[in-house]
Amino acid sequence: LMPELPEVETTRLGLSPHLLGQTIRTVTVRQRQLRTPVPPRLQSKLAGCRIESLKRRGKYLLIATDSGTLLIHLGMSGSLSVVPAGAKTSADKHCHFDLSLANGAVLRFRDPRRFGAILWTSEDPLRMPQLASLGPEPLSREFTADYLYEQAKNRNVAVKSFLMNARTVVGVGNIYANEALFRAGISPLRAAGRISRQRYQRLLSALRFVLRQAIRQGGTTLKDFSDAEGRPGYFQLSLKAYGRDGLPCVRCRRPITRCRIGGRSSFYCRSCQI
DNA sequence: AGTATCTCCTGCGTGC
DNA sequence: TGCACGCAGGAGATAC
Repeated sequence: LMPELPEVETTRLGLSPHLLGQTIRTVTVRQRQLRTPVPPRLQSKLAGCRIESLKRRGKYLLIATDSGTLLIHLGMSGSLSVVPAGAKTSADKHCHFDLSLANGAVLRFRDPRRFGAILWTSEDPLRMPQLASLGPEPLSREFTADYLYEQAKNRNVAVKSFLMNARTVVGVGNIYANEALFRAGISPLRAAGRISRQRYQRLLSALRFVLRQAIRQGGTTLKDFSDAEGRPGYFQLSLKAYGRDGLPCVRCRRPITRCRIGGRSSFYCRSCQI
């Protein structure tokens, strides 16, 4: 499980019917040491609160209550599941955090690699430093080819790093950056500032396509959402670039190349992506 | 200021 | 069989 935007959105959609309108009874923290320490005294802040909405900003899940907002980031190995009332709750050593609801169900956070984060604010969550400087949502109207082109002006950084930078646009991790660039026919190594407006339009469309496709396919796992064995959506994705080094390009049959950009493995076709 | 690199963490695959 | 090692990754911190 590598939660990028589609996985977080799938999680949000799956959790919503279980959480909306519910009252929080207790908070259990088994492991404080996540990416940042879990805030102290969450029990006193959350007990008795009613969950009013479940939103997403980038890869952050926002659980808004009547007295503040709990933010959860899944890192790269995090997952949230609902343990139904009365079910045997077998929390293993990676289950770091539980929210017990008044109806007996439990929202459980599990994260083996502990890159995830749990934050709390009683203020406007969008003003938190983690959210305040984020770029636009890739599926929103503010995210346009003109915006991308203007942001990229005079930038010498590789377009793949530019695309994965959350100040440019949120929610694009390594998998979808590789896939979108393949679909757009743009080399991940190309300098961001050396791409035409027209080709940014192509990249934007490609990115939206792969994200929408992933959200749609992630949705098929919703039925089993309370099952801890639920498969992440991208398992069903037909990846055309990511992880395919040495394998034939689906378009021209020449082998996919692997290289390292900004410390991340990158996969592309040297013939189709220029 | 923009860019590159390091860091946190654990599980898994590989090689000896 | 075991052990060392590299790698995976988001995003904040740090260095250049």
